[in-house]
Amino acid sequence: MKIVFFGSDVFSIKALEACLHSGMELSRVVTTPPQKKGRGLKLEPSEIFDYCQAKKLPIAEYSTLRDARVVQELVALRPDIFVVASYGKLIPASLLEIPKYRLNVHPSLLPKYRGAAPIHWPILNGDTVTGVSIIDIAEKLDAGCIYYQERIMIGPRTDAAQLASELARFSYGILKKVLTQVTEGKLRGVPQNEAEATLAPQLSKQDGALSLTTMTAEAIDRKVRGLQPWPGTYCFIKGERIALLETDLPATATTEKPGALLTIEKEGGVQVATLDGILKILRVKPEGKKAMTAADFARGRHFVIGVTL
RNA sequence: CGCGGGGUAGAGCAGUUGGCAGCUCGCCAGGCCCAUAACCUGGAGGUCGUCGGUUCGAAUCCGACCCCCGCAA
Repeated sequence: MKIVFFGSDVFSIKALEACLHSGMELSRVVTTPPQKKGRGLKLEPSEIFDYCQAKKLPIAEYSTLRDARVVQELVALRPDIFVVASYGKLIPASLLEIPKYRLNVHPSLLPKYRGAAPIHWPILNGDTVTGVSIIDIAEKLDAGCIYYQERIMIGPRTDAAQLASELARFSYGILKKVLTQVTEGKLRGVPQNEAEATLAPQLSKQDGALSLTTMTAEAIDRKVRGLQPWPGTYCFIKGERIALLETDLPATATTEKPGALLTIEKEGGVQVATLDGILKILRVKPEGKKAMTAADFARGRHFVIGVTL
């Protein structure tokens, strides 16, 4: 069996490893070209590209898949299976007919959270369970039949970055199971229940806006955890744009008015009153500065207990 | 040449008519106290990113360079 793999970020790597360890032949890894990013907008290759270079795997960077030459190349490889994991672009319907199997690794319990940000939204919504689904690729985004699915718990303090790596690790074993089923000819899919489908739309910088005075502590905490490491969160404290990196929810209550600074702890945390309770802020990053503990930030700004932030 | 912020004690920050290098926290020692993360007293700890220039004198003004970070995805 021959696999063509599509992927472009760190999440893809575990799935790629599952393919490598499946005993099948990896005909090609398809990724996206280097993107301009970082300071000075330097070109940086995708994580998958670096990985393949190191492992000397056959890799191709296609800026588009809607190109006759690209299609010809892929057809010429005569792949049996497409494996797609966090590729970043839609695969045109014309390509979907090439292989016998099209496996998409999707980090959510489909039909929940179809779309671009399936890892973040469960945290933002306060879900306690998510999972990994292996589905067929249909023309409609993330709507193909489900071959296999497994659940994973979301810890109350888990942020999206941690969850992403947990799901990546988790997907390794799941994809391997499915590839084994393919080998044994036992792969069977069940259609998704369209009535239960929900969307996990792409996030933007604006989604990271926070307010200590008009949001509940839990809502703030969910955003802080759900938007790591990108797009991140921000609020304005005394006119300064501050990113909240890590927060916690103490079990204590307060009658202070929202925004009031309650305590600066020796361990580095800072407790603040919100709309409905106390939020403990652990780490922050002022604009243009590096990350620091909330207590360091408060001391550096000479905040005293009781001020409204 | 995409835009921007920054480098001063272990940490976070002040510090302009250039003129003895400061604040909060931490650290060390002692004190107070039934006790303490609280409070009091004392103390250690700095090539002010690097190199050069201007000057009687530079953290401060000028030039070059190094490093860190944000935006932008």
